[in-house]
Amino acid sequence: MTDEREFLESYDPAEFAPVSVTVDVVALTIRDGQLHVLLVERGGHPFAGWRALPGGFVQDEALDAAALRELAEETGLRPGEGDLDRVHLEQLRSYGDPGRDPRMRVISVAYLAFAPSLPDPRAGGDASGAFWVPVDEVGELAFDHTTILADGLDRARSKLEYTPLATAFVGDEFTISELRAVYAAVWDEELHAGNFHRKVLSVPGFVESTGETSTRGGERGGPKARLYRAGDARLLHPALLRPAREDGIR
Amino acid sequence: MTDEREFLESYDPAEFAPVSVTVDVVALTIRDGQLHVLLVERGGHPFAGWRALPGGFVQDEALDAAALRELAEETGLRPGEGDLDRVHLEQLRSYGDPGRDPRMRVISVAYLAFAPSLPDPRAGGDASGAFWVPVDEVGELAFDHTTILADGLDRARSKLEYTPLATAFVGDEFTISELRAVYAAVWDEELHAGNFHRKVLSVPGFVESTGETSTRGGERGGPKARLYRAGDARLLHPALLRPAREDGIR
DNA sequence: CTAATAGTGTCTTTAAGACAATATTAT
DNA sequence: ATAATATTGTCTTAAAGACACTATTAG
Repeated sequence: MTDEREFLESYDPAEFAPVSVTVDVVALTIRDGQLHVLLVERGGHPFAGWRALPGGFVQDEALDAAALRELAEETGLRPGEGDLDRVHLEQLRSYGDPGRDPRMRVISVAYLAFAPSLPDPRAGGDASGAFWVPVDEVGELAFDHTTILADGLDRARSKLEYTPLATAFVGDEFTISELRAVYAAVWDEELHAGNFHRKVLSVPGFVESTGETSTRGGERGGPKARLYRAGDARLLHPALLRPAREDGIR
Repeated sequence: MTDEREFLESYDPAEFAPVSVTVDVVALTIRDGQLHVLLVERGGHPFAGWRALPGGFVQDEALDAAALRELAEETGLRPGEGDLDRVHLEQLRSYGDPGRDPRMRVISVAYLAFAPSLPDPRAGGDASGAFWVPVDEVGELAFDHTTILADGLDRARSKLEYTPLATAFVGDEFTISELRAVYAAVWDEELHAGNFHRKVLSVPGFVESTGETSTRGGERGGPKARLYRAGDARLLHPALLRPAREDGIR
C-alpha cells in the first residue's frame, strides 16, 4: 500500500527501533475470604523461574481481546463457556520504560480483571505453571510487574468505592454479607455489618432484591439471608468511602 | 545479543506484524473562562487537513518523556524554561484497535496535560499548525481522537473532584474565585460562591494562605481577595463532588 | 452611586458512624 | 443451650446545600 510506504519513510528510521507490544493481566479473585492474584512461573529467559503476571504479545486483535485471550490461555478456561463470561476486564495503564525488558523495547498494556472464585488454573502458553496467590504473599515479581500489581490493587481498592465493582467478585445472586466480605478482603479492613447493610441498600441501583432467601444461614449460625443481584447502577451515589487515612492524602 | 535472538524466535512470526507506538496528548488549559484543548492540523495523509491531537512516535525514551517532548514540539515551548515546568502530565490510557490507523498497526498511549494559560503555540513537527480550541467547538477529529478527547475530559472532570488538580490550571498564587472559575469551566456548571469558598478552605491541604491579598478586586467590582497557593494534599478529603446527575449513574 | 464580588453566618437536609436490640439459625 | 449472624432502630456528628448578610471595590 502506497500510503504505508510514505508513512514509513516519513519519519527518522532511528525512531523505528523495533518495538513489541504485550498485554499483562492483573487478575484478581477472592478465595477463602482472601484477595488472590493470578501468577505464572516463567519458563524461559529472562527471569526464568521467577513469578510474573500472565501476559503475552498482542496479535491482530483489539487490546481487550488480547487480554482476555491471555487470561483464557493461562487459566485453561475457555471464553464463551460461562467461566470467563462473568469476568470484568478493564484497562489499567501502559508501562514502557526503556529497559523494563532487558531484551528489547517492550510496551506493556496492563489490564485488570475481576472474577468470582475461579477454578485452579491449568498451565498453558509460555508459563510452566499458573496459580492463585494471596496478594499479601506475593514476593518480588519479574520485570516491573511488582509495580503493575501495586497499581492494579490501588485501582481495584479505589473502584470499590464508587462503582458496583464488588459485585463482579460474587456470584449472580449473593447476600449482603458476601458483598461485605468482598470489601473486607480487598480493603483489608473490617466493616461494620449493620451500617454496611443499610448503606448498600440505600444506594440506588447498587443491588436489587431477588425476593429469594439463601438456603441456609451463615457458616457459624445466624438467620437465612436475603438474596440480591447486581443492580443497574454504573456509579455508586453516594459512594462507599473508605475511612480517610492520613497517609495517601499528603 | 543472544537473548534477543532467542526471544524473537520464541513466538510465531505472525504475531510480529510490525507495530508502532505513538503518544497523543490531550492538553487542556483555560482561557477566558473556557476550557480549551490543544489541536494540530494534519499536514500529511491520512486525514490531511483534519484536526487531531498533538502526538508522534515514541523514541528511545520513557513514555512520559515522549509525551512531554511532543507537547513541547507542538507548542514551540521549551521544557526547563518555566513555561512547561508547571504542566501536570499524566497517562490517560492506550488505544490500539486494529484499523484505528489505516496504514498499519499503531498503539497510541494517550496522555493528559493540564496547564495554566499558555501562549499561542507555534507550529512544529508534522503539524502545519497548532492552536487552542474551546472544547465545545471541537468538531470531528482524525483517527479515534474524538474518543480520546472525550475520555480525557471525563478523566479531568472526575479528577477535579478528589484531587487538587484544579490548582494546575491557575498560577502559583491564586484567589478562591480563580479556583472556582476553573471548576466552573471544566465542569461547565455554576458553583455557589459562598459554599465553594468555605468548602475549599475546609479541605485540609488543598490550599494554604500566602498572607497576601490581590492587588485589585474582581473584574466588575468587589473587594480585594486573599491569595493562596496549592497545599500539600494529594487527595481531597472530603472530596468536592459534582451534583449527581441521573445520567452517567445508570 | 450602582452593581458585582469576597467572605461569613445560619439553617435544613443528607449521609456516616457508633451502638443497641431482636429474631433466627448452625453447631 | 450457645454463639454467631441478619436485619432494623436510634442517636450523634459531619458534610452539603440553600439562602442571607456585610463590607469592599470597579466603573
